[in-house]
Amino acid sequence: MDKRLGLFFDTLSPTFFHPFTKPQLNSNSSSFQFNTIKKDLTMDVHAAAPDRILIDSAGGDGDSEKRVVNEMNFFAADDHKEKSSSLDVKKEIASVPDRDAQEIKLDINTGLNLSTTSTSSKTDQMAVLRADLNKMNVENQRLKSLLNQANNDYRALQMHLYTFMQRQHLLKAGNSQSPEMVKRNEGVTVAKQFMDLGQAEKDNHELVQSSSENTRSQEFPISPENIIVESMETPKINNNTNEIVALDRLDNREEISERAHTSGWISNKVPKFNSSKDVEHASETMTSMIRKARVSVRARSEAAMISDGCQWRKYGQKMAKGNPCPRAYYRCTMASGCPVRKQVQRCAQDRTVLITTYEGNHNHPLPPAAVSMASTTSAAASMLLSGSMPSADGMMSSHFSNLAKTALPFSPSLASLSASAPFPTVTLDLTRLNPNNPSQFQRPLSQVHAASQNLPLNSVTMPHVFGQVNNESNNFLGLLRSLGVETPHSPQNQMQAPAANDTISAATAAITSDPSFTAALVAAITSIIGNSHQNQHNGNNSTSTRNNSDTNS
DNA sequence: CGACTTTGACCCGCGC
DNA sequence: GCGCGGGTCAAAGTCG
Repeated sequence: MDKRLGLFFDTLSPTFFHPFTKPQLNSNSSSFQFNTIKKDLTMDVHAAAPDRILIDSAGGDGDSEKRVVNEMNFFAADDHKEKSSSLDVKKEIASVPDRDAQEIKLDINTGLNLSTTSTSSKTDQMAVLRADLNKMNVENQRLKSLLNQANNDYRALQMHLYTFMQRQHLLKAGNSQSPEMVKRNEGVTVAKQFMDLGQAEKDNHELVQSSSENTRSQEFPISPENIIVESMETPKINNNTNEIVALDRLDNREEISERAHTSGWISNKVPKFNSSKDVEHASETMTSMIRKARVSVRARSEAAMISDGCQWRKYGQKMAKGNPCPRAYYRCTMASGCPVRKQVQRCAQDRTVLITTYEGNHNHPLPPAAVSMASTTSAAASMLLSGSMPSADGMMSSHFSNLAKTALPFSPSLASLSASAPFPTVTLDLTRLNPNNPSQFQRPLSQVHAASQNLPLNSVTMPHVFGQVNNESNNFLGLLRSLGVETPHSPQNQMQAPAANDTISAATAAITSDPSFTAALVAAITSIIGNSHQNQHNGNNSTSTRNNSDTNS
């Protein structure tokens, strides 16, 4: 039985473009089909009429239970009807799954046909029409809530599915880890899968492999359940002014859409979806943007390049406008055809800051040392996808920026989205990890290195570090403390100003509420600190040397 | 000799 | 159409 409902909201739900497969509403609302959107969602886009839901049916031929829900569309009348100034509204009102089947067919003359001889019944007809409109609105609201419910159930199912898959992988691999480690691995892998579904299968295997080699990757304080939920949320941003608008609920769409249009957020270049072909094209564009999503990491380093565990080959260097320092272009050479590129450039304002911009996903297994940074880019890209995919109304959402601004209201953002970049870009500013100094907020990450290096040797090992984080229930402050960063509640810093305490609390709440962000941040810090720690052992890293001197001073 | 870097040329998109 | 800027290519040079 193939009873599918394709849904289209006037203001397309950003989740509509979610890369993950979405549930298809069945007549039995408790069941789902895990099919791709492209394949199964029937999309029909018309000129906008506010607060309208168009629901087309597909399949179910000859099925007596077939329910057809069509839009009452005043704007799709063909030319002939328009010329006659009349609109014949043909409706088939759908029944919904939990309701008695009922099919109503009405032929309604809107009364706008001036050639008609009857004028006395116009007001009655209008009243009937209005009543029908109200019914349709109520029905639309019901369907909206049904869809939301379906999405929620879908997320839960998705979570269970991936947990199950990971369990199978671990069993197959004959993993000899302890049950606790296995459980942690599940969390990591599920999280990673949701960060980069395109690599899900590969990453599964890869993580299972690397977990035995690299215990560091087992300890990400990520709650995969949270990742799923959060990644579906769809805040919005004013792309031109960086104005943040919380838009986590579908109910806000009309308001936001209206606001966007009236305030000029929406570029004229935003494509209008006039046909399913356009929507398909838009989908391809989205895919392209997914591929082009970038993650920029700012970190203090005197080295020419951050060591991220991957093998890179320089293929170009250019002088970029507005920066006296050249920009170097690298591509990953760990596998032929790996699409990952990175750009390395020093910050024009502060040349001790190295800006590394990653683009793309690796198409090959990564060495343990490279997993963290790769996870960072995947996670950040995932955030872009889940939170900032341009919706049909052309707005860029910014859960990320919202989070960052909430977290660090008095300082430049720890993380931000670039509104001007040609491609969606997340910037992780790891040079500003000092919650102890609100006025400057400039404590460089190098001090994080240094602090971690001052810990007893056995405390610096990453499993221990992240074990602490886990014990603090995915607490960002816990992470910072474990990395040696002074925090308001840390023993070495009891003199924190109350205002700063509040801010840090807000930051903690905001950051911990977004596990994707936490994942990205943790991975980035992990990577850099991991490298720092490695360099410390090697004793040949200028950054480490400098960091130590920083600490001593 | 192979891998990597350097660097000028080229391509392409965008704005005027 | 033209210029500009970002990104990539590829030949030549360098290094181990």
